[in-house]
Amino acid sequence: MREALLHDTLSGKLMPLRPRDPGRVGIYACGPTVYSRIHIGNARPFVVFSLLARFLEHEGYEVSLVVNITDVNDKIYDAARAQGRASGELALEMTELYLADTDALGLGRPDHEPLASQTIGPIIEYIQTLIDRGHAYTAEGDVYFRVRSDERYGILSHRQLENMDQGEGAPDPAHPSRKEDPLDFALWKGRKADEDTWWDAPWGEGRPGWHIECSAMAEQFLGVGFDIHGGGSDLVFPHHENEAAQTRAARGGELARLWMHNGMIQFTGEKMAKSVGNVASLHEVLAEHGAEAVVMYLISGHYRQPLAFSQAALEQARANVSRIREAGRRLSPGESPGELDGLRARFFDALAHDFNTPEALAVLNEWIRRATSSSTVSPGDSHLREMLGVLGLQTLLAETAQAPAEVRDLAERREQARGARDFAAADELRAEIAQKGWEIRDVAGGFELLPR
RNA sequence: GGCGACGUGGCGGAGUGGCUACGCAGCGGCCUGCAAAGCCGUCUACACCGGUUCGAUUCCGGUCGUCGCCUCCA
Repeated sequence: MREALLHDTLSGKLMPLRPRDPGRVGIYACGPTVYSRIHIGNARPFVVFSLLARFLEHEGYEVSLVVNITDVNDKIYDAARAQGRASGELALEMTELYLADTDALGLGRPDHEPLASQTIGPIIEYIQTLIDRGHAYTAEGDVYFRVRSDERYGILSHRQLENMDQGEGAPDPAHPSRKEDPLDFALWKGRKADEDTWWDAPWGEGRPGWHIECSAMAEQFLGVGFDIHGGGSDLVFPHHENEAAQTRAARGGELARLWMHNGMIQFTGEKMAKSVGNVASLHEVLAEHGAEAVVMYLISGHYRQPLAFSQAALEQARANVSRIREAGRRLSPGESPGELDGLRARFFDALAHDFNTPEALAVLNEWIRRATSSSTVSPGDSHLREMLGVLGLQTLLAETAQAPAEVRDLAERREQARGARDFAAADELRAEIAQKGWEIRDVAGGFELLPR
């Protein structure tokens, strides 16, 4: 079991992963708000934290990964209203599509995927505790968190209250704020006339604010002071800062021991996202390039760095994936040669060093080169299978499908033509085979048929 | 204005105080009827200006540029 070194946003340093309970790691990663189908950017944290969990499991930890689904939110009300639908119905549909879209990545599911709408009871208790302790107050049906009551507020995002642009825009005399302080944020929002999803609470009908749900859901599954809290870097402030503040105020302890944040996917070039609805949706990218290429694309850069989205980047990922698939065809099932043990170790060392997937991939490439050069025998594939498994790319080693009889028949006829040195006929048959979606390759003593 | 991150070869993208990252593309070669796939070789960079150092792409300072957050966006 390697000791993983992970970058922690709170301290700004690489920190050794020292689990609260030795041998067990709890991870909570913020999932999407389901008001539309998710885009490729939403897929990054899903992939990063799913694979991090796989890696830690590989190292022998017992991992519990929790990824929430925010299904109560202003954007959901807005989107539903625009479509003339009930917000609950839209949220349900988008939740199902989110599950389907991420299923298609082929990485399995997190251990728990709580819904905000199914956590209302614990959220209300949480808010009540904050009120009782003097950290929150009611105001005309809303409940706000008293930011200045948390003396550590700002430590995660490295901000000082004095320096904060209060973010409220110009005060509107017609709608005076109900907050005591512009810094305060909503724990509960009183029901508005055009909102069709709400719950009863001691302070009136309404629904939870954004941040409180995560504190409540994380605590339900992982308790206070769990190991890793993750999400996109755009969530550091205010979302995670607020979660941390709530938990300190209500529980007297830190929510998480270590905070990890992934960089943003940048939409540049021709796919420039002018408005929010115009970005590359995950299901479209998956349909065009396949799950392996999408996963490869997402791990081709370090998780903390920004990653540019482009057609060229996805195509390169496809090329990388097909190189690995080709290499797999030249291996045999079984133990890999012992002289490659060092490379196998370096692969996992790279992942243990702040989950450096690009470096791990470099080592994997070196493994392939060493395994498939020189030697005339076909080396065992156990190392590659193990490495790809942790990256969620084990399907690259799957058996290639058997070509249908009619294609095999064409291939046999081509063999005969070649034997008779009738190359014009052979080339025609190759074109015919290609038309049927298969590629024929001449190999020692025969041919090989591969799906194109 | 505040906080934070980043500028690496044609492209993508790691990393390090001195030793080939890696992949894609290109080029040369091997193999092949021709291909495809593969293998071998090759192109070898660290924005700019100072400083520290025997030595800096790597540390420090500055300049220029890019990006994220500071409005419930992963």
